[in-house]
Amino acid sequence: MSLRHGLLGLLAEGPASGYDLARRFSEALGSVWPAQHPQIYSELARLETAGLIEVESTGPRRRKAYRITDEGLAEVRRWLAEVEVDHTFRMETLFRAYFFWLMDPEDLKAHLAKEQLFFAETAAALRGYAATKDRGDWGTSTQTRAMRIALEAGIRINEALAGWAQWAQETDIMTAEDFGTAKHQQGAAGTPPTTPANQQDTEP
Amino acid sequence: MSLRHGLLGLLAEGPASGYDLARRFSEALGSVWPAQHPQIYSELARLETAGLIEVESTGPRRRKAYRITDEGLAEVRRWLAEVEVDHTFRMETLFRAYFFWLMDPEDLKAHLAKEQLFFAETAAALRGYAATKDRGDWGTSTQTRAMRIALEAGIRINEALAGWAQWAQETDIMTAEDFGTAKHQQGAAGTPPTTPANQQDTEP
DNA sequence: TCGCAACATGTCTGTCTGTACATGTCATCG
DNA sequence: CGATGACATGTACAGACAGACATGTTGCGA
Repeated sequence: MSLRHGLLGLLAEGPASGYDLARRFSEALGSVWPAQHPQIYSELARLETAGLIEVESTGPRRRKAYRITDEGLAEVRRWLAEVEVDHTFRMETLFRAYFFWLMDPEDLKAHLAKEQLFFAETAAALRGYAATKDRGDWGTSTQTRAMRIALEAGIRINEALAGWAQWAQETDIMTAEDFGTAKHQQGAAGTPPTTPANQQDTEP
Repeated sequence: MSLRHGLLGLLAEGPASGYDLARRFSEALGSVWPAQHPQIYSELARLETAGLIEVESTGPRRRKAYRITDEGLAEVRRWLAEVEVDHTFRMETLFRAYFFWLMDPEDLKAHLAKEQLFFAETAAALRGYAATKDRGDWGTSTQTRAMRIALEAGIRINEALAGWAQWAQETDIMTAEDFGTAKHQQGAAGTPPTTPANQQDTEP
């Protein structure tokens, strides 16, 4: 339940409304932890009943700004300091790579080129953004500096993936004659498949 | 719904039971797309009613092996060739970085060192595994080669993150005197906060 | 003053996902 | 022959999450 702590972390910077928080998720945070407004509003309601946040003020257009409570602040800190990081992640780009052998070599090449472009562009955009931070355009607050660190990770990951997509296009692993042409050989009943790959070909 | 296509992709290699598939997810695939066995069994049932897979055989211990149908194979291929890649991903390590400013500098340093070690070790393990593939220990089937490509991405991402964690420890961004000491300043009503960071400090 | 865009908050529904619980089979070893 | 462990499949439930729907407000420009 990272969303909970993410909201607390954002509120630790100062009071904000659900709308504000949703915007921040759709901007920066959403790229590493997607969250839509329905989820945010309902989580805020739960956080309020739990006493970790409280309504600070109500503005125009029935805007409700929340403030983090001392218990809430303690809870984010506890999360950051004590809770083990969950290193599992979900990345479709990588997941698909396991099935590249099913693709037509032409399509695969085009696919990889497109991926490379995407990651390179994303990296460039983040690098540009980091430069504005380094120039001090956003001040030197402690939050800005933390965000700069997060940004650096984003840059490096995107660069790594761009490099990978390029490497994959250039390597001869996938250019071998039979690549992509594979039929799924399901020996007729009684004809054992030549390679029981699905039994042995696993990895740690 | 990537799980659906992942299962089809695995079954394209040859018939397998839910148990086999669950094992493969817990081994390789699970690191980029986690899935537990209840989800796999129920998805298999749905795939069967959809006619994308069919029961190939029933073995001992009521083992049920599934085989992909022609429609199923067409569906994976369609997914690979036509469906846009969803580039959003979820990574707690990175998500937490946005909130580093709330951490005690000592704790943060220790945290980053731990993260660096984790990523370096993971990268090393994957590199070792890739080497066995390159040596040909797993044959040179088209699937093995695709897996090698996926592996390379894993290596590069983990190396990138190890490098990032090291950089973050060394950079002076976070060593400045006030880091981690920040109180959340919630100006008393009427006292506007000096920095309305939460309103402006957003990013693309 | 009309309409539009941005602000702002919510509900509802369905699916996805993870945890816990439950059941039964087969082989092996002591 | 009994225990154990790996094999194998499922159900039940709760919480996370996405997409669609619904509603009202405010400011501004035509």
